[in-house]
Amino acid sequence: MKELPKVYDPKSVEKRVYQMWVDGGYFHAERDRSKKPFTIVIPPPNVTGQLHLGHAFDETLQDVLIRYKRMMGYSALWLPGYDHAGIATQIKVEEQLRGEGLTRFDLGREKFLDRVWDWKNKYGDRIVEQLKTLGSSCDWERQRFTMDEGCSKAVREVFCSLYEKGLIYKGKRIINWCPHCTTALSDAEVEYEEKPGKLWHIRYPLSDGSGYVTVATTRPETMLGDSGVAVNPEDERYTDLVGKTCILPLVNREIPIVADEYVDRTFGTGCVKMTPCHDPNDFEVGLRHDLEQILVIDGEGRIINGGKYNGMDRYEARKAIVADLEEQGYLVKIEDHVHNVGTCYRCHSDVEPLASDQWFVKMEPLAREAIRVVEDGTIKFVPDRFAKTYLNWMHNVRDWCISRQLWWGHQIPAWYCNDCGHMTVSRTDPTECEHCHSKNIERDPDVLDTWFSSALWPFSTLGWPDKTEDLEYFYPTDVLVTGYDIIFFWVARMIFSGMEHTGKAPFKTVLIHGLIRDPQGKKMSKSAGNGVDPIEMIDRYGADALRFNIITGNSPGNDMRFYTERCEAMRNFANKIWNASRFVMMNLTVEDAELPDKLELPDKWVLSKLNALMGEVNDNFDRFELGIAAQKIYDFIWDTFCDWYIELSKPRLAEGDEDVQRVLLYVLTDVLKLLHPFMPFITEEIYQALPHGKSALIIEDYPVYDEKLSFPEEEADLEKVMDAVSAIRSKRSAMNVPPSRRSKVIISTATPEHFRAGAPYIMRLASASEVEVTAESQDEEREGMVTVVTHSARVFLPLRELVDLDAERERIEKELKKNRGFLEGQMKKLSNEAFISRAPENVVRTEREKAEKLRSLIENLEKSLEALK
RNA sequence: GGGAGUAUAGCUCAGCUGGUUAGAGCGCCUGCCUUACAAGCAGGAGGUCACAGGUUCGAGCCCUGUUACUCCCACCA
Repeated sequence: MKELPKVYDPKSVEKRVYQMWVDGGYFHAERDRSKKPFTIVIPPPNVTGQLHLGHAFDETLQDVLIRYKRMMGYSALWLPGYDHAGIATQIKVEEQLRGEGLTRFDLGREKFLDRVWDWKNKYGDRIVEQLKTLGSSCDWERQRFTMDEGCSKAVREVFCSLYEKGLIYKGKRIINWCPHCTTALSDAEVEYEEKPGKLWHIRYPLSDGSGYVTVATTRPETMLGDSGVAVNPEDERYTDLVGKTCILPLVNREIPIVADEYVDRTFGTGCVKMTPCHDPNDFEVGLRHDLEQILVIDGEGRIINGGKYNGMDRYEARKAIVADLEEQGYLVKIEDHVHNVGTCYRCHSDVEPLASDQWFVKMEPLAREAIRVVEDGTIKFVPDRFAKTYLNWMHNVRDWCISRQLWWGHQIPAWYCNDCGHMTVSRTDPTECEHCHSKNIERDPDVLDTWFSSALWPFSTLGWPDKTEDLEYFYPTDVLVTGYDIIFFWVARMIFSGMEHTGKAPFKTVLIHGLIRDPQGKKMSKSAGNGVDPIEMIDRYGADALRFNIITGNSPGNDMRFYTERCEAMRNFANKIWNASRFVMMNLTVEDAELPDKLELPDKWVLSKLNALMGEVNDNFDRFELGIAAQKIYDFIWDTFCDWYIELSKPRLAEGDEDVQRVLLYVLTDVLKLLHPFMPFITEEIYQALPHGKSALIIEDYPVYDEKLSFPEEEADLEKVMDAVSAIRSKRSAMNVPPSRRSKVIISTATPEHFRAGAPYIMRLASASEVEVTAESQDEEREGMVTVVTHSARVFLPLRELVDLDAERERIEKELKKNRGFLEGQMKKLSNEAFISRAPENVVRTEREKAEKLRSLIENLEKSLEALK
């Protein structure tokens, strides 16, 4: 048995314990046919990333689940890995290059990619190391990367397969373009922000000189690309104009006026300028009316095809154009107008909608199955409200733009023939055009959206497209844990990908959690500087404290604010367990934790409480109520075990009772098991110091409910004694009697046997010098005594000289009044026919018992009052 | 425009399928170094569960409406 230090020091424990687990191979999940599999794949953190509290939240939930299932006898696999994070990583490396005065174009594609791989090899492990400090019990032998060989093979297979099925196509569409990242984005990657703007009203003169139309726009610079003006066909104001043409100011282009349903007559002037290349709606209208497509903003947000404005930044051009319009008399008025501006989710630059040739996944056929499996419950969202969010998105999903104008990522496996123009899409790199056999072919330079590979993560990491044993055993996975902010990015795409390529839903349950916010409720971000570094928290309070802080005090799916003070409270809890364990160990002379044959009242009480806890905790786990489970364990340890049972054990320990040692050790061991998934380090460390058990707590069996250890009667019996203790303490405290002043306690009760058995505990816990128990029948007037009353006893303390009699009477009268009120309510309820006949039997019974208790309490109070008169 | 969430003690939040006198942490007050723990122990103050109706024997919880805040989606130039 080891001597434990007085204060728990996580720093001296965590690294060592983690290494012990790794050395023991406990994180590794075998394909064991005698066990059921339980699989979680980690949401792969960005390779550029650093651990933040969001990760800590996500990983802690997963680790708790995995550790629980492992202890429940499953072959529990938590598969780790990270994501190549196309845009984020490329930007990082480009920034580094900029420091050297270089751009990626200076290096060229090959050399640039070498640099990124170097960077990845150098920094890629950082986040993995940080995950380990949290205690994450990932199977590191199975660690994967979205751009490793296997994942890349899966990506290639999926691309080709979807292409062959006609579910991937290339086409010219209006897409979201980030001029800073210089790439196309998917709809999901655009975040809308409300920004104050203007509505400029501009006159476009009619070609026949008969007047003009006035259009309203929030983006005057796009007029350079206008190729028409549209009005609503029902709008009488403009019926005459339809079919005419007008002259585009500054540009002097003649453009048609067309009628289209799309135009809202009530907004602005009812005339809309049409810029097919820079607005999705205009693009559609343009197609319907065969309007010219003129691209006027390039990939870096600069004007092209715009005459004198060429080369200007789009916002610079806006100023210049407005000034010119005003000078030339075309500007009618300017109104303030708040509108939603799309921004890039990576760099928050304003997104530019522009017409461009890109690759798309055709979503409608894929969405069908993805909708079905959630609607029919094959996949369950927890909390289930997120199923609605998901379904709503899936029902309205648009085709997914998957090509990115980046270099870092999975390059699109399409080759263009420079001779015949044919496109070859292939699983293996072709050397010639499949159509004309020309060797003069060139690969599409674009790469795929990072989320394209993440979408395959649950099966690509298990070996798909090969039929591996891992895939067969561990797939489909069980639970997917992630924040609600990436349901669209990731969860949705994994679901339709899993259905399409494996024919199976990739997971059974999606456990959604909220975001961690700062104490003011704001989102944590680097730019706001309000981020809390989880590593620093672990450093100061220990990983267990951080984990417990995160897992308790919030309900599933809701955001939570992060308070450092709560870490402190949880650190204190860890210390509490530590010291309780020290106490048990320093009193230990036996070496086994077998329960003795003969159990005393407090033993049955604590075992019964513990047993109930086990039942509840397992139920909570089944329902993913991890926070509730953790809170219950906390309460049991602090309140039931430490504040009561340990205190109750002291008189017996002093007498050298070995049975109580066994019960202490037994309860402590189970408590460590119960707590282990939540606080793995400290529980393992203590467990290792205990004089029994298996090699490691991490592979112990999780405790479950056992009918044989339920003692409801004994629970109630001991609680009578506890009530007396509390009542005496309260009274003494109210009279300012210091603990050092012990006093005789006389208990008058209908059930003297309970109190005789409880006498040693009352002695110790209620500062009694001596305890005398009398049967109620012998109850008599007791001069010079202070009376305390519980449901089951009247307690006399010879301390009357310390009490103010009038105040005492008043207090008892108040108490009486309150309890009579309660009893009255109770009787009303019980005399209600409807309640008796409709409420379930057990409810009626507990209500009756309650009334009985109140009645006896009132009776006792009345006697006390009488005695004071 | 559509959808969702939140509103409970001074602060932050629990309260699982409706069934005690609504809980915790922090903070506050009083008293204690009681031989595990002062990162502790004991005692205490503090809540018309946002508001208004309704269902029910019974509502913090279910239904309807109102108010306030938050988020997501769509997007009228």
